[in-house]
Amino acid sequence: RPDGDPGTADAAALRAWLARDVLEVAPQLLGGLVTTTLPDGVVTVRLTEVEAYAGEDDPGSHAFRGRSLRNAVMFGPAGHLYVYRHMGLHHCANVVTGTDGRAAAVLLRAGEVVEGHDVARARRLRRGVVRTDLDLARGPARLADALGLHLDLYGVDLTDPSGPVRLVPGEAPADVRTGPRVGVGGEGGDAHRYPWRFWLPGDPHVSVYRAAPAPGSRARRR
DNA sequence: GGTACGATTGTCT
DNA sequence: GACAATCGTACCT
Repeated sequence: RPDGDPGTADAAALRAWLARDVLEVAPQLLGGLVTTTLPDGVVTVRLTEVEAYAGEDDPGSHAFRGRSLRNAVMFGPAGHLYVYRHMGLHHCANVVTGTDGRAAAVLLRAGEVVEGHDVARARRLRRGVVRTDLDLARGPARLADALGLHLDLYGVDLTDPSGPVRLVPGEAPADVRTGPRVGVGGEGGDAHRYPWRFWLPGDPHVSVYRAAPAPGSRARRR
């Protein structure tokens, strides 16, 4: 929460808070809340794991090869939602950070559902099997699914108090752990040059680490 | 117009 | 631990 603000931070303050360096913002988002208000219900997730993507200089970022239709929102002002489709089936959600013109964003990797368990469970059931509430938002595609984030919500303003998706930062987390980003290999195994995954140590609502598959490891089909 | 591949997940061994 | 599902995007000719 910006400077110990009691929780009624206005949109402008939140936007300014998010407009800082992505490596500063990302760990401070841990413990924060994301709430979606959609036709089928309201769900709130408390963030336990995120990753920073620094834009055009960052080989792991979707913005590395410049602006495109898909990543355009990342180049805009902070506080907007970047959603993309992955592997044909899944969605992943990011919070745009940094100054206008710089394509930085924070990938929301995992969280704990703290409101709207039934709604989140129903959404997950449409996709596959829900085992426990621990798993509802553990993993970026699961989190996006539980919150109902999809391409229709591309670019929405997370700082708008009356919008469908709202972000409310929490207290500065007491302890944050850092490590390489999941699934990001980088040229020549450079993944560890960018230890930009942040999570709350000991929290069960954190996804399991999976290294990026080695290049060419995927079986060829014909 | 063609193709390789992914900021993932679930299932099977 | 390994692999298929599944399709948009990026990059090539």
